[in-house]
Amino acid sequence: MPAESPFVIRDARVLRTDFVPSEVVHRDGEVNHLSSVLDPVTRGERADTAVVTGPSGAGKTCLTRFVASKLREATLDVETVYVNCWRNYTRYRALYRVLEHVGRTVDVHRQSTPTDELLDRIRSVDQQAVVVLDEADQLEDPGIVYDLHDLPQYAVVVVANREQDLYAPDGRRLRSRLQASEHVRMDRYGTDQLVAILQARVDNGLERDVVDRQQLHAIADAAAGDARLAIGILRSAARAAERDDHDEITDDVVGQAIPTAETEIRQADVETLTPDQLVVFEVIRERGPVSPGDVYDAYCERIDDPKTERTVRSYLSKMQQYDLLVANGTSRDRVYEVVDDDLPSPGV
DNA sequence: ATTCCACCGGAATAGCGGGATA
DNA sequence: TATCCCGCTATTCCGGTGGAAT
Repeated sequence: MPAESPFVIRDARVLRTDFVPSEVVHRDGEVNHLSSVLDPVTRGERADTAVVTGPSGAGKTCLTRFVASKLREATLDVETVYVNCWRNYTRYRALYRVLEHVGRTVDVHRQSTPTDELLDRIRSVDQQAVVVLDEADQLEDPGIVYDLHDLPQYAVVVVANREQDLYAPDGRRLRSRLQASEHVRMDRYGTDQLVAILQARVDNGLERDVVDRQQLHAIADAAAGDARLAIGILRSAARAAERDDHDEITDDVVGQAIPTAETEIRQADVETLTPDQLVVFEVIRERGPVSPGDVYDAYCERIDDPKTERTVRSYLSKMQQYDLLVANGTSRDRVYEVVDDDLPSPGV
């Protein structure tokens, strides 16, 4: 051990969760499946819409990014457009993102150009493109899926956690369209697979011998099949070790990194809340399981110019979608609770 | 079994902000 | 500069749902 190097991290990019590795571990079947669906694009032909589903951290985004980049290597004049529908949940914003990446004229300006005109311009683009609609279940209006599906120059990849969320609640039209398309289903990673994924990141991103196999196993265990969380834990641990001037990651550091990574991921979501929404969230965090009426009363006491009850109800359902809150009970017995973030419970 | 009522969420509407247009 | 336009948020109205009280 030449303990002279004060650094733990060699290449920080590799530890980012959105990093796309040059080889996707343990997903050969899915890679081949999605590749074959998009294959017509390489011949300039129209490709069918593909649907990718699976729980968070199963590698959906990684898979689609990987396949898209391979496609781009093989076929130079294919554009890849990645739309995060969680951030761009209205039809207008999602379309705007598409045009932003595909349109050669950048004279599109926010707000003033109507949705119809965006569509017209997208329609008139002759460039072939693969459009990835990630987190598509967050779209308030799934219409954009067939907006693009109907246009021959676009190959659409719809990514979502659960298949059923794509159709709900009234999406019969969407259902008939999507049921005919190719469906790639992904499952949680096993612990051994997660260890392999972590090992690949370690080999490329960390200095030698800073973390051992058994520690990777502990991280994989804590992540419970979620690769995004596993990599987040590894990153937190590496950063903590570097901050404290260690030249290796201790078991202690790993143990502390687990809750840190979990709250970091959630914290990013909390920071997107408006001040009003944040007050609602704090009320629920402090009072534990609490009825909607009590939430609203407490919210009104804390804020000068409170919003309407109906508006707060919208906040509540929005925060549930973001996995910040859970609701128990259906009617008068309903209570809200923050998703527990600091209790060390790998099971449940 | 029936009634009550806290709660849910869809639909229509108004006001705001800021970019475009005249 | 004043005015129009459009998406977005918040508000208003309201029908529906299902535990809880009677």
